[in-house]
Amino acid sequence: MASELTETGFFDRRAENVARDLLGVTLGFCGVGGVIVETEAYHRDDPASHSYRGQTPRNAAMFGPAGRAYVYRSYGMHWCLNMVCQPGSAVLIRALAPTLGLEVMRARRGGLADRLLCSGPGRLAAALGVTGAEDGADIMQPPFRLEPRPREPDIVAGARIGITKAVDELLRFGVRGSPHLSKPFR
DNA sequence: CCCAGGATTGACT
DNA sequence: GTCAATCCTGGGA
Repeated sequence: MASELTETGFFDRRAENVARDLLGVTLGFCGVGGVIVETEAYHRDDPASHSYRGQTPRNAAMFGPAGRAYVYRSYGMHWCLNMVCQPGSAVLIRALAPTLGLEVMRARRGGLADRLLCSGPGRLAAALGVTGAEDGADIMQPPFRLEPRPREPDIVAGARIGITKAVDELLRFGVRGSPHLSKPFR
């Protein structure tokens, strides 16, 4: 790994590499969170990326410093959390294996099964309590917390989900065999 | 200014 | 499997 999780250098790299290196890392936010098991990379010159057509008010965080959060509203009702990498690129956090503050997250999600608690970008943000208020926030500082992974997990790559452009790129990454993936890899 | 469509989810057939 | 919910962005006129 290029540098420590608490240094900008970790994030100021190609999103694809950061997406792989985030698997197995524990993400905490206000006492809740879990182990990152699924990510997707979005690049500056990527037709599927929000940054593809340049900077706008919504995607401004993607063009700011690396190591910040880019949070956007999806389908008018869900929040999705990204970590900003090199300018105009970011990693979408798609799933966690919940480990921190389980009771709080369960209560927030009204009895949703633990396996589904953080399995999907919208579910994960809802369980953690991440909203647009966190857009642009420094994820290397509280209330965010990042804990290094104990070892490199067995990584699977696949096509990204829910997009209509650049569908062939294998920019979705997951921890092989995790029961918390938002969808299986094939 | 207008309006089609989206990096999703959950309910329902 | 299908489909509506919901809102706001941004491209095009």
